[in-house]
Amino acid sequence: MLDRKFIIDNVELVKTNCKNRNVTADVERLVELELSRRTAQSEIERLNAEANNVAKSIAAVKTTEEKEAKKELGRTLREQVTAAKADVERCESEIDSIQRIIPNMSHPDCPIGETDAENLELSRGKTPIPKFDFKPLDHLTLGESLDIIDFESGANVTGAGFYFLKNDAVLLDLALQQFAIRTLINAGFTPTVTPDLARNEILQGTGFIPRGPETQIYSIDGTDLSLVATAEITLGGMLAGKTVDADSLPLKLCGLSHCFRTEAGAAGKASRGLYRVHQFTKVEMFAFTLPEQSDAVHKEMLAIECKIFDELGIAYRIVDTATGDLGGPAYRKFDIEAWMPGRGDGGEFGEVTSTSNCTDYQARRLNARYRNKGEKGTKFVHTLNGTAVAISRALVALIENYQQEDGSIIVPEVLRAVVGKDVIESKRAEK
RNA sequence: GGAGAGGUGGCAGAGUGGUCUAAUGCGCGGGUUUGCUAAAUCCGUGAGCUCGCAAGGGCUCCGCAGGUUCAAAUCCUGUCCUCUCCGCCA
Repeated sequence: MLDRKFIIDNVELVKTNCKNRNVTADVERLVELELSRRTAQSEIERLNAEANNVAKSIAAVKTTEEKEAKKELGRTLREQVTAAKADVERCESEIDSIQRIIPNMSHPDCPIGETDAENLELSRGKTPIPKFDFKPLDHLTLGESLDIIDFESGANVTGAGFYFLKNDAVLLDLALQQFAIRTLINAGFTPTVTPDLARNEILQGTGFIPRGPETQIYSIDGTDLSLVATAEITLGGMLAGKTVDADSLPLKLCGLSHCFRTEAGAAGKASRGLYRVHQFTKVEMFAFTLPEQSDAVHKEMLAIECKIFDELGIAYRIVDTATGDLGGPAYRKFDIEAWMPGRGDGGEFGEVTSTSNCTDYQARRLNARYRNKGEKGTKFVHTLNGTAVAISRALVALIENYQQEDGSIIVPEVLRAVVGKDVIESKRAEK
């Protein structure tokens, strides 16, 4: 969330930003409430100071009568405090409900626009879009004929949107994980395998809403835990409530986790197959940085994503996300959209990674701070996240781009050591 | 899962209702002494919010959330975490 003082001092900027972000938030009301909250708060402080003085003086009092009189005075004062506190809490909860809607400010270079139609293509990857001299199939058809993706069993066991990876798809999965993690270790990221569940408090700190009709989150009944939608949640939670030395920043982490999403309201042909599923595996980048470092680390994350898809030999474009499509926490967001020959009529780009600089927006809610050695006070860190590889979508791109006329799939060179073969061939074709 | 113990400043650790404004030690910053270093010695050392031009005040914080009381680190309830023992288990 944004700093309240900042909102009050920059009402017009915040309102314009809300408009650019396609968000309706009553900024004026927040300002009004915050000002009256402050008044009530200083009244509480004044009353507390008085009551504290009474309490201190009471021990020295000799006579019972005088003592009882002071007790009574103390009681009265504390009652007034309780009443004033109720006022503050009323303001507080309404302020908070507005404040959590107000999105982060936007990077000055962000393309301004209401929807993803305004997203700006920045550049293309090294690999050209492949030309097929046959009609390319989609990953569903290929996955089925190669017997490497089993949606039927997934639906049977768990439900629509779940799947089994089988045979060589398992090896591709593991190879992609290893390839991504290796790349990140070489780039100075500390690898982790994170929990797949987190406390709702941590979800909220990172900007995810665990309950409600439109939630993306599966929560565990009878507990305050939810399945994570991304390792961004668990990695961001690592420093929740903590203060670290400025020396230890930037802290660059990568996390391997399963990701669970309800995908409420999403359907349609563009979402078929592995493209939009309820569970997938992802290698995620995350960083805690000093404010002056976040822009550079954001570029670094984007460069790593490009490197991964360049080395996989998959065509893609880099997109600078428009303000209306940024979501709440991001200050700027770059997506990589890979070419998917089986998508739409004759192929389309589909999102495979996303990297966001959230500046101090997440950190404020998480209460993640840093301290400069020798200086007084603490400040909020900046947080960034980025997809290294979301396995399911990477598989879509990989399978569709590397398909051959006979329905087999060439294994990208960088994955061959782990997969153990150059080509994935149909069992039926072999017979 | 059962039984017990415990969570206090950067760290260690005292504190079981009212000079707690949290002892003491270590660490850290500064002064003095001193060929240098070391040692000694003295002073200072948490965070958030808020009032004030400033000097300097006020409020809150002893895992977290409530409660009792004029007054809570201290008593009560819940909760999270850590440790020890037992049980179960990949």
